[in-house]
Formats: sequence, C-alpha cells, structure tokens
Amino acid sequence: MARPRFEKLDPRRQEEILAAAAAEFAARGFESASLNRIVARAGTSKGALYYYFEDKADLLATVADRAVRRVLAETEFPAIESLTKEGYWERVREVSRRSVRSLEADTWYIRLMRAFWRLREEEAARRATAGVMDWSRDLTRAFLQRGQELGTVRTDLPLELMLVMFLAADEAGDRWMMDRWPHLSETEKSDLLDARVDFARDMLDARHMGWEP
Amino acid sequence: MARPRFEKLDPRRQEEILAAAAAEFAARGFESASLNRIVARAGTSKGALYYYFEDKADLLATVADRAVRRVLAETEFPAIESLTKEGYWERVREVSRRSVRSLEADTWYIRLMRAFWRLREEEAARRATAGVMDWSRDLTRAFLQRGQELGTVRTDLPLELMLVMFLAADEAGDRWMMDRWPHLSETEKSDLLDARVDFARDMLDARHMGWEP
Amino acid sequence: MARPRFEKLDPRRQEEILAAAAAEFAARGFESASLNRIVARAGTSKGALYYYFEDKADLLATVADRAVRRVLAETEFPAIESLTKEGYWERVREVSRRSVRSLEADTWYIRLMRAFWRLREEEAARRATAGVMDWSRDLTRAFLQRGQELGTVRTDLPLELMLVMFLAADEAGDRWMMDRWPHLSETEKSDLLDARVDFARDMLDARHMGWEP
Amino acid sequence: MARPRFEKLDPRRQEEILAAAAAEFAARGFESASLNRIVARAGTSKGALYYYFEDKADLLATVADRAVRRVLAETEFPAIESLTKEGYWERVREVSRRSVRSLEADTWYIRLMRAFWRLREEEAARRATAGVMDWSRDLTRAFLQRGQELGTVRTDLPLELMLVMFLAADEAGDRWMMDRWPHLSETEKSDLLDARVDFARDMLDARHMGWEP
DNA sequence: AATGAATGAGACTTCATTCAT
DNA sequence: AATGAATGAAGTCTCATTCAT
Repeated sequence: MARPRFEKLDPRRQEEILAAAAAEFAARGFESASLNRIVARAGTSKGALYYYFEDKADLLATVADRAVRRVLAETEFPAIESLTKEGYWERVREVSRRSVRSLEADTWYIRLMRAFWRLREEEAARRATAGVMDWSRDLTRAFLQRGQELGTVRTDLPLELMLVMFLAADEAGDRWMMDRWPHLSETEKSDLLDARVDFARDMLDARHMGWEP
Repeated sequence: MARPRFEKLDPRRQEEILAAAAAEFAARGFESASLNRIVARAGTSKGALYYYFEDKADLLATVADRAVRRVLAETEFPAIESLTKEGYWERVREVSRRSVRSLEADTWYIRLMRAFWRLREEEAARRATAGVMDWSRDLTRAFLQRGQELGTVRTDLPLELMLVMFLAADEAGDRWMMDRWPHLSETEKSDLLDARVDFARDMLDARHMGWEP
Repeated sequence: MARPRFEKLDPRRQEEILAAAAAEFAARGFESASLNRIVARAGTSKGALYYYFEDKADLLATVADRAVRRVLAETEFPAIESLTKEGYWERVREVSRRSVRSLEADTWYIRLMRAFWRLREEEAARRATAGVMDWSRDLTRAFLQRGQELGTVRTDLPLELMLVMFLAADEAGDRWMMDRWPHLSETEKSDLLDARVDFARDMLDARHMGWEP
Repeated sequence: MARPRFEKLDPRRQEEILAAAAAEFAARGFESASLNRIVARAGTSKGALYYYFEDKADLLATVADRAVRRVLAETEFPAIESLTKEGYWERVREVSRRSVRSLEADTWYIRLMRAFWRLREEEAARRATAGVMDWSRDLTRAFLQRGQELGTVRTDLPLELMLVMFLAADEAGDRWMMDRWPHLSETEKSDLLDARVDFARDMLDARHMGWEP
C-alpha cells in the first residue's frame, strides 16, 4: 500500500498520479491496464512508479484505498442506530439525492468506485483490494439488517443473497443513468432517482411477505 | 465464425477446444484471455487454433454462438402471446425451475453464458459477439413488455432501466447460488429459486404503483 | 523444377496454379509471397503444392521457367547473324513494336517477367532461378555484341556495364509506360515506343565516339 | 521518426543500431527485414528497439532520414542556376568524380542509399520514407530541366520518362562498379567514371534530335 | 530522491513444411 | 493420387519490472 515516500510527495503530484492510474484501471480493468499509459498520462516516469509503489497491484490497492476514504469523507451517512421504521425509506431517499452530487462531480475516485465491481471480478484485482472495498457492501448490509430489525425489510430471502442482488441492480441503474447523463434534464434526473428509490423499496419491502400472488 | 473445417472436426475435439476457450474467456475476459493458456488447456497447438478460427475474436464469437444455441435448444420458453394476466408469474416460475437443470449442468457453455454480461463490457468482445448474445436480453424485454400490456408489470420506470436492473440482479442471484451450490440441499435449492421468483415479482409488480410509502 | 507428376496434370489446372503463384511472386517478391494466398487463389490445397513441387523455391523456379518458354515461343526475334549495319536499329524497332502485343496481353507470365529483375534481388530467388532467367540478358548481350561487330554499337564502355545499364533503363521505361497504360491513346503509345527506341539507339550508338563534347 | 530519447543515446551506439538496421533493410527489403536479425546484429534487445522507435516503419524512416542527411552534408552540388550551356556536362563530371569518395566509403548509409529505389518498391517502405527520399530524384530532375532550358538536354521524351530511365541506368552502373570495386585499379576506376558520364551525356544530349537514324 | 535505459517474457498472428490417411 | 490436419518457429509489438546512476 504505497511506500511511505509517497505520502511525503507533493499532494498535487500525488493526485495526478492517482487520477491517471484510476482512469486507466476504471477503463481497462486490472490486467489490461498499462503502466506505460498511466505514466504517460500522469506525466511521470516508470521508475517513479516503482519508487513509490511495490508493483502494479500495490498501485491499484492505493488508488482504491484513497477512493474509499474520499467518498466516505464526502458523503454523510445517517447513523445506523438512528434509523426508525417510519423514517427508513426517507433516509435512503436522502442518501440517494446527496449521492447525485458526487456522481456529478465525476472525479477520478468516483469513477473508480463505479467501476469497482467489474474490476473486482479479476482475481488479481480482488487480491490487491482485499478488505479495501468491503466498505460499501458492509454499509449496505448494515442498512438492510437494521431494516429487517425494524420490520421494514423483508426476511424471506437470505440477507446476503438480497444484498448482492440489490447491489448489482443498483450499480446497473447507476450505469444506465450515467450513460444518459448529458441528455437528461434536471427534472428527469430527479424523477429517475426517486423512481429508483421506489424500485429499491418495492424490491426489499417487508409488506410483500403477506401478499397473495 | 469458425472456418468450415472446424465443423468437420471430431465433436469431442471441438468440445475440448471450445471448453478450454470458454473457461479462459469466462475467467479473464476477452483481452486478458491468453491464447497460449487456451492452447495449453485444450492440448492443441497455436497453429491449430488459427487453422480453425480467423482470430481471437472469431474464437470468442464461435464459443458464444455455440453457447447460445445449446441453451436455447435445452430450454423451453412459453410463447409470449400465450401469457395471461393470471398465469404470468406462474409461467415465470416454471421457466426458473426448468433453468435449474442447465445451472446444474455447469458445462462450459453455461459458465460462459453466466459470465457474458461482464465479458460484453469490453468493446472488442461486444463487437465480436454482436447479435449473438442479444437473445436473452431480447427475450426478457419481450416478457416484461407483455407483462406491462397485461397490467402485471409496473410502468413507472423506463422499460430499459427496469430491464438492465432486473438482469443484473438476476445474474447476481445466479452467481450467488452457484457459488454455494454444492452446499445446498435439494429443498434449499428449490426454496431459494422460488424466493428469487417472488423477489423478481415483487420488484416488478404493477401493484406497487398504488402504494402509500 | 516441378516433380514429373505436375507435367501429367490437366493443363488447365497447371495454368491455374502457375498463374496464382506468378501473381503472388510478382506482387510480393519471393520471401514475402505466401503459399497460403497462392493456394487460396488457385483453388487448390497446400498438400497439393507439396505434392507437385519440392518447396517454395521450386515453385518459383517452375513458374519462371514456364514464363521464359512462353515468351520465347511467342516472340519472333530476328536471327542474330541476319543483322546488318543498315537494318540494325530497324530490327530493334520491329521487336519493340511486336513486344507491345505481349505487354498488352498482361497474362501471368508477362507480368512475372516484368517483375523479374526486382524478384532476383532476393538472394533466395536468385538461387531458385539461376540459369532460368539469363535468357533475356543473353539475348540482349548477343544483340549488342553483334552491333559492336557491325560498328553500330559503341565500344568505349565494357559490354557488361553497357548491358546492365541498358537493361535497367529499358525496364524502368517499361514500368513507366505500364503505369500509365490505361491513360495513353494509341498514337501516344506508338510515339512513346518509338521515342524509347530512339533513346536506346542514341544511348548505344557508335557515332558518339567521334563527338566533341 | 525516432523518439527523442534516441538522439540522446551515445552516438556510437546509435551508429551500431542504425548500421545493423540499414544492412538488413538494404539486403532484404522492408517487409522481409527481420527485427530479430537487426537486434541480434546490433547487440541490443527487442524491447530496446521499441524503446527508441515507434515501430518497424519508424526505424526505416529514421535510417533513411539519417542517410540522406549524411550524403547531403558530404556532397557539394553546384547551384542549379549557375549551370551554363558550355559548362553543363563538365559540372556533371565533377559531381560524378566527387561522388567516388562516398562510394568508396561504403558505410551503412551509402549502402542504404544505393538500395533505396528497390526498397521503395514496397508500398509500406514508400509510406514510411515519404518525403525523405525524394531528394535525389528532385535534384536530378532539376538538373535535367535546367539542361533542357539551356538547350543541352533533349526534349523529345517526356521529362519524367527520361528521368526514371536515367536514374535506373545510373544506379545499375553504380552497382556494377561497386561489385567489381576491389578488382579495379585507380585508373580503371577513373576511366569508367568518365565513360559513364559520357554515356549519360550521349543518352541525354539534345544534339540527337537532328540525327538521321 | 528520482529516473531513463534496458530487458525478456509473452501477446496475437502468419508461415512453410510434414505426414497420416 | 491427393489432401487437410497439425505444428513449431518466427513475425511484430507491448508489457511489468529491474537497476545503474
């Protein structure tokens, strides 16, 4: 995870390197990412990369770690314990709305985070980022678990299964919207976000369990 | 799409080659897949591969095409027009149950199909498999559209958005179950499959639209 | 030089194979010529080629040998001994005019002949065609020699030097005309051919030797 | 045209690499030239070549560019405008005599220049050296044109046709002499060069136009 | 502290040739 | 008599990594 020297480097330089690396990893995946291209985009040298990082995997680990820290620092999540049965979905809606800001930002760490599930499907990348990226999964799991305790979230499926399905659907939704982002009006964006929260709620809501099909 | 010679090759040998290629493509994606590894696993020579296929992309195209044909031949889908409001979800449940057989098979083509959405995120892979793989997406879209006409499927989200989210969730569900497959009892398998159909229905059902949150 | 079997092959089939080979050799040179492409163009199999010819070099040798025989059979050259001081350049002019016909024919053997000097600059090709292609050089040398004996051709340069320079210039002239062939009118073609004969005569004429520069 | 790093390389090393490349290109042409052989002859690595040059074509372009620069720097050509009717062929003779020095040198760039017309018959090589090598053709054309203006050079043939034929003959003459170089005495060399200039003059002289054949 | 030079392995692809049938 | 299957070497090019300076 980045030799200590890297921390002492001029922060702007750090940013340039990480941004270039993140862009390449996000666009090409781990194995196909080229250090040559990263170096060229970052305006640094190949030697420098190996001076600051153990190897390619270490570079990815560092980039991922920084991305997670940034996003965590930027986004305000409601405390899990503060959630109530009545306000549950409203809090989710608020988080969703706030997250638009970061989506719009389109900085390197946001882009990396959005490509992360795909990235992690390469074994080498998974090894490199072990532990680093469980954060978003952990947070979502805690949300769902709390919802189940409050009787708001369904319990007829294994939590883990529900979790992976929800994360996959949510990421697909993100990707779908981002692809169309420039062509959407402000109200369309807002409506779609709300609809997606509804969709998530309808997917996960406990009330289903009494339904007659 | 595979030179004609390939069709005339001993079917067992065909299988060996396609299986090796499918495994590599599924595990590593298109670009990172190595012909060297495929050749080694298939017990053939690099020259032989190019004797049977135009190039790497042609190999993928062939593997994908064969996989689709196999799955289509194996699975019986209900005719879209025969669907009714009352029997809609029941038909879905039947398809889901039937599909277990192919999931259990876990042959190279099943594994390839399950990795397909990921694979297609590489531009080169998408080009190579253009047309070949739209089948499952098209079929699902037709199902959803028919459901909307019958008043069974919600209409408050764009069809395409709903489609990608559903497909992503479904694939994630598949993957989750396959990972645990050997450790599941027969009743667990059956229960989980039913629960996933419920989950899909609850996600997509039109009744949500009158809900009070 | 082509296994005996080849001679017993259906002449039309022989032609197809030789034509395909000649086209490839003329277009790409010896080393860069591809047996794959020849086989594809000739509509035969790789095995067949090796059934009829020792190897690539043998194929070239055969093609070249046949080309020379064809051209010799087609063109009527005046007997060397019949040349006289007065009629010398007129005979040359006649040969030149007759050769237009074969240039126009544009069959495989003509095209091969025209590419021959280039081809022979590859060591392997020279080895393969040793002896085969000296014919045109030999004929030209005999013409020049006879001209010298008659006092028509200059003797102030070594015969061999004059020979290579003349052949090179003549071939360049051929190439120049062929490149423009479709855009030339009949009279232009005829005028240019005559001008080239004049040019050759002026280049080689013995009268120069008395000139005051 | 050679990445900037190459310019900063130790000049002797540059020479070694360029010499090896030039030898291979001159001997085999562009397509048939093997980077493996070049690398082996230059005592460097395959990676190094691509560290200094974009690709094979870039290597040829660099080699050709350097060769032209060397020859231009070494040879003094009379200014076109300074040519007169009386001194025309004398100037040509002087250039010819001076050029002996470079022929004697027989360094890699001389050898490359002498193989250039052949090389340029490959489309890829022509593309790679576009602009680089038109120099000698342009210079010769200017000489001939000026000669026509002065009434010294014949006008009964298209200039371009005369140009290609003369260049071809001259190159053939060069090659013929070089092949025999070690076996020629100093006076023989000098006589042959003079004879070749006579030959060129007799070929191109305007006085022919009044001749009776 | 920082880098650019250099490398060898491996990428995809084409090739001439052999051989069992 | 004739061929198609198969191969290994070699082709150009990119790569992650090392190391002397």
